[in-house]
Amino acid sequence: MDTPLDLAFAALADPTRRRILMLLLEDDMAVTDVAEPFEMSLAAISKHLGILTRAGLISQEKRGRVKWCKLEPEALRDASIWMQSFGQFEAVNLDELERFLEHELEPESGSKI
Amino acid sequence: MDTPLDLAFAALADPTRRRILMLLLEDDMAVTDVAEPFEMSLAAISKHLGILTRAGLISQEKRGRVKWCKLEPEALRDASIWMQSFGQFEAVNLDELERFLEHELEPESGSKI
DNA sequence: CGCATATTCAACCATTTGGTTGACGATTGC
DNA sequence: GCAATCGTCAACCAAATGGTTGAATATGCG
Repeated sequence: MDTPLDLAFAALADPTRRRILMLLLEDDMAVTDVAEPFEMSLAAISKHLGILTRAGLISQEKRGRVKWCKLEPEALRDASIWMQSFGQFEAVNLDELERFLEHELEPESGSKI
Repeated sequence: MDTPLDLAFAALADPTRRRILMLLLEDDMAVTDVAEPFEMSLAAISKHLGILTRAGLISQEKRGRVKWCKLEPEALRDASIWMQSFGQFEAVNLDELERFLEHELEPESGSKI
C-alpha cells in the first residue's frame, strides 16, 4: 500500500504532471483544456489527472459534461515538511524562486520541464 | 532525458529510499550498515543507493574496501523550491515537524514509512 | 430526436522498476 | 598466501508505468 508521501512524490516525478500543475496554478481548467498544450492523447492526460487526483494534488469536479480540475496545494504539505526535515534550507529567496519558475515554464526545449 | 527534478522526486517516491535518507541524517554509513535494518538483499540496497546517488541526494566515497554514504541535502534545493512555488506554506512549524518525523520513524508498521 | 462534445474505459504494447540469486573483483587481516 | 568481508555486476523475473487506439458513456444543443 502506498502512503500519501509515496503518491505525492511519485506524482511529482513526471514532468508532464508537473507541467499540468503549473497550468493549474493559473486557473481551474477542464480536462480538454489541460490536454491542449500537450502532444499526447486526451486519454493519456486523463490518466495523469487520475494520478494527480489519487495523490491529492488536484481535485476534479464534474459540472455538466465538463470535469473541472483544481489545484489542491495542501497535499504538498507533508511532502514539503518531509523535505524540510533535511534542514538547512533557508527561507525561500523570492528572486531565486522567480528565476527558477521562469526557467521551468520556458517554452518546450525538448521536454525539459 | 531526466531532469534533476525528475530524478529527485522519483528517488523520493520510494519508501525504502526515504528510510535510507533518514538513516543517513544521523551519520555517514557504509553500504552494509545501511542495508542492515532492511529485509532485502544487499544488492537491492546497493541499487537504491545508486539511484539516490544519481539523483544527487547522497554521495558515495570508497575508502579502502568500504564505501561511505553521505547525505547531500543541497540536492533537495530545487525540489524544495519547486514545491514552494505552490505557495501558501507558512514557515515550517517545528513542533509539527517533530511530530511528523516521529511518526515517520516509527518502528515498521507494515512498510509505512 | 440526433449529432457533437467531453471524458473515460479496455485492451494492448514497450519500457522501467524493484526485487532475486550467484558469480565476481577488491581489500583486509591472520 | 588464503580466507573472509565489502560491494557490484549480470541475468533474470513480476509488476508497474506511460503511452497508444477504438469503443463506450454522459451530457448539451439545435
